[in-house]
Amino acid sequence: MTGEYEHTLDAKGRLAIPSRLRDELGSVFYVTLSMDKCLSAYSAENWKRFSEKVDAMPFVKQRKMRPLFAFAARCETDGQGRILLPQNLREYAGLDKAVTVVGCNNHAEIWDSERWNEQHDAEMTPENIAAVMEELEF
Amino acid sequence: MTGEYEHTLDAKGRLAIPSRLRDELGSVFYVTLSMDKCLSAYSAENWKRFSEKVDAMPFVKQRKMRPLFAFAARCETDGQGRILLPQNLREYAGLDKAVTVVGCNNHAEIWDSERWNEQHDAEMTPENIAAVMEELEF
DNA sequence: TACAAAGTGGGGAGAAGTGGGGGAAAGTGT
DNA sequence: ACACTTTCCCCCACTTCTCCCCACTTTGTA
Repeated sequence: MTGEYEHTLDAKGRLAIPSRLRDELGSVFYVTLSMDKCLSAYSAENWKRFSEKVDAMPFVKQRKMRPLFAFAARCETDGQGRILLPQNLREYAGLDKAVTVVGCNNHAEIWDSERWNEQHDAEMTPENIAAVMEELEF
Repeated sequence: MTGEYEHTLDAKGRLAIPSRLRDELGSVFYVTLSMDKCLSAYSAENWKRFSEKVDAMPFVKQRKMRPLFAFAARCETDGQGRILLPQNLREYAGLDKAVTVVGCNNHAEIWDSERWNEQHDAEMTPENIAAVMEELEF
């Protein structure tokens, strides 16, 4: 999944999923909280992979993962390709109206646009890009 | 991929892919940002290799790769062999009208022509070529 | 010179994004 | 158990943008 898409959250808390990401996310997917005060959306397949990974962890470690599951929402797109984001997730990520959806390879992130722009400016410095390329050895 | 091709970005943000590079890039490929304020285009095959590599990384490391994916666009050529470059990518690379596409072995780079000419002048010095050959041990 | 391929430009159909109404379902309190 | 409120989901309408198609110019080639 790739790209950066600015969308709006309507008065009912609905968010349109960018059409470019719909195929990869599927019609049913999972949204949970992530670091950086944003939300992450995983396709059903990747969510399964993730939960199985957690399942294989020792018990004490599993407990630490609890918030990820407690806050996760199973989202289904409506006829217009939108999902309804639960209020607790909206609050966590500080979403009100302007929202940016970001494709991040194996998942999508959902950001308050203002917060994303700050993050974006911090990450997009030439030095950082160079460091990333270096790390990749690509 | 080799060569240097000067093309124009039309009013709709479309860019014709040089015919010499089309075969190697394929009809669907990926464009993302690179250092030096230019864009890089990778064939679908190379992009897949790349994303699988990132997918296998530990979670925290994956996060660092985010900008590459956030700014990447899946491009499909139209009937005329053109792609539509998203606005955020155009902005990043400062593309307006005159654009130079450069073949770089395993990928192609997309530059604002003016910026490319400066880069070009800097890279084409005999000293620099000598330094490159040195590094190659060829 | 004729012809084919490559590059450039623009119009229009259809998809994507946004907003709102109404009815069903669930939750709440009396 | 019932009425009432709230939430959610399906449907329809409107605007904007993307993509497909056609046409023209230029370049290269036989």
